[in-house]
Amino acid sequence: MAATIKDVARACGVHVSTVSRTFSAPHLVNPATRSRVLAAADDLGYRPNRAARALTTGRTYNMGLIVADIANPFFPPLIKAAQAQARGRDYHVFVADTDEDPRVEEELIRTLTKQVDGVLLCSPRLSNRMIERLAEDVPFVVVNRRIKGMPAVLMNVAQGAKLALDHLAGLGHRKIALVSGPIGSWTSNEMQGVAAETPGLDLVFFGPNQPTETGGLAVAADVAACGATAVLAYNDLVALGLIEGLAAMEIGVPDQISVVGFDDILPGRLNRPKLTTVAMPAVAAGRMAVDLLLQSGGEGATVTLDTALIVRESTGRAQK
Amino acid sequence: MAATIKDVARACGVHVSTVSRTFSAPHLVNPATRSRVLAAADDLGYRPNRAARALTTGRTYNMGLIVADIANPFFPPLIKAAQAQARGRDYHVFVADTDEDPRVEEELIRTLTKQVDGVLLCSPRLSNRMIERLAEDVPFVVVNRRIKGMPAVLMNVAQGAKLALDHLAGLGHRKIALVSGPIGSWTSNEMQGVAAETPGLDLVFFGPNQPTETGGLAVAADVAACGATAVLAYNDLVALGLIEGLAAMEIGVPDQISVVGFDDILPGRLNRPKLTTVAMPAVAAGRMAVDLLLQSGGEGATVTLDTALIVRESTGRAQK
DNA sequence: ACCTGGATGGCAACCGGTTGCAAGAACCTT
DNA sequence: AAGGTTCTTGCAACCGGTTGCCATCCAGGT
Repeated sequence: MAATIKDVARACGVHVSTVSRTFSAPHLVNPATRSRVLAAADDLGYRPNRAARALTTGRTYNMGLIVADIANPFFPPLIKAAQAQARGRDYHVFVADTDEDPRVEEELIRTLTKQVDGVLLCSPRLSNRMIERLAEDVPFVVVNRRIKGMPAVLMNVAQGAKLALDHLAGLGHRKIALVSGPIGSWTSNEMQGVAAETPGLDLVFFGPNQPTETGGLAVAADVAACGATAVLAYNDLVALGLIEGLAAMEIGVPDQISVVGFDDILPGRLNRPKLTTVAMPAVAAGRMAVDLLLQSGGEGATVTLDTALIVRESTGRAQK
Repeated sequence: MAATIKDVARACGVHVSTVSRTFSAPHLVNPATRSRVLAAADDLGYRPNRAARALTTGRTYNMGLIVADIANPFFPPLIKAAQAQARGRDYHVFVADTDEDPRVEEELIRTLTKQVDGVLLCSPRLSNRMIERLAEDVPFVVVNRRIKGMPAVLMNVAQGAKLALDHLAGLGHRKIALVSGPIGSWTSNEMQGVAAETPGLDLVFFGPNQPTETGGLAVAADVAACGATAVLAYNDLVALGLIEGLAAMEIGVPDQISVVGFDDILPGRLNRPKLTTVAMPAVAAGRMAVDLLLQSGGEGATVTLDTALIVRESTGRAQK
């Protein structure tokens, strides 16, 4: 059994409250007593029980981080950045993955509720209404979704999509396929919105799709058949799957079809052809989300981070 | 403020203990009373506070999962498998990343200690002694490391390395470079052990290295210079970095040098050339680790899972 | 010598639940 | 109808800490 505050108190003949103060309000205890307590604590290997402490103070010094799919290489850098930032603030981050399932997401939030001081909700799949309801029980910072009155870290997807479309248009592409993501994705809606209001483009929408390589693979045939000369994909995984699928049909990228992804993940950089993509500031987003949570405690500041187009090898001039 | 057990008790004129039993021992309370309590609880949006419950019962229904680097694509499938398995057992998994830093790893374990019922330690970087000491405070299951008397899930790295070396030998390779991983990696030691006792091979060791693309990139020049015709890399990321580095020096894979990785991660499958690699049963390992933790509660069963060689395009005949 | 006030540390209530014990009620037995 | 079971529920202690309040002690001021 691990030593408790009582064991320490007994060991150095002092009341538990004194031991408690030694750790949580050192200035209230006599230096001599304090060092006796510290020595005894060290001797017994005592460590304050954070859960018990949280019960009275209401602060756990933990935060949750919920992502749709940890296997998507987009998330790990964001997660690491958040953990590093939190560590610097004396906080710890618990990560959980929802498997893209809104029910799991809700359950996870409920579980987390009293064990953390707040939750970073990344690319949620729940409805805005549900998120607002859950926000009554635990402070949120939402990443990649705009919800009124709720602190959020947004990446400027619209701007990125615009850059990508302009790039494609500049290469002579007119008919462009838009391969969107899953239902409930704010990012997907943003992309579609921008595309729809860009003049002079002939758009074909495909969706909803799984936001993974598999999703891209599955939609490849349809995209090839629709006659578009370029594709804007929901994310890099979808783009990679798509390229894989097109290759299987002997359709060359970028010779016959140009492909642009989103996120700038590692496999996209290693791929042949190297993927042209819109880079998302995942690291900055992870850091900001932590800061926002600790500062605001739930009040509604919104931060929007810029994105950038990275032109590599998967886009080229439209063929006649 | 979230509703507590007292609010519910007051709302339906019953003692708190009855409310408590309604949730944790329903058979002990009269069906009529129970439904009244449930109705009131539902009405108030009451949810038991898991942290408070854990204080008395000693069970949190949480487990920790600590990995060295969440950005390594090897881990996410393992993590997802563990989370899914845990969910089926009514448990939740909190994931944390140590950034390959033993100090962070230790700190993380200490933080987790009283908030979880056990910890899955994946590819730890701490010393065996330290892990044994920490195990006094919280049950562990170790993945990818053998520690006497401690439950473990091992992947048969030795067997995989043997398969890979035989494969290379069969292709006529004699001088083989072994690019190992970080200090403290059991996997790395296993590989080296097998290689050293395989007769008829001329081995060159390189290490320690960062277990990432960067690590592979950094060692590429030395590997090229040593005259080996084949490389066995610590993992796929290292292998990919290595191939990238060799390509930059105009050294073709597999024409001039063959490369075998470990793990079978997604980017390896998408790479050109597609990576020959030893597949690790990450999903099975995640599941097993959870089961082991819940069954054993710390007793020392060890499970070893087989690995398999997947020959793709990054290995070929040795050139004269 | 007396008063004042700050420093120190004990006391006990409290955080949100759980659980052993016992009392009262309802139901059987014979 | 007396005695014994089985249910159902309240009581209160407890899990490991925190914290407001109060008593004591000691030093300084006058």
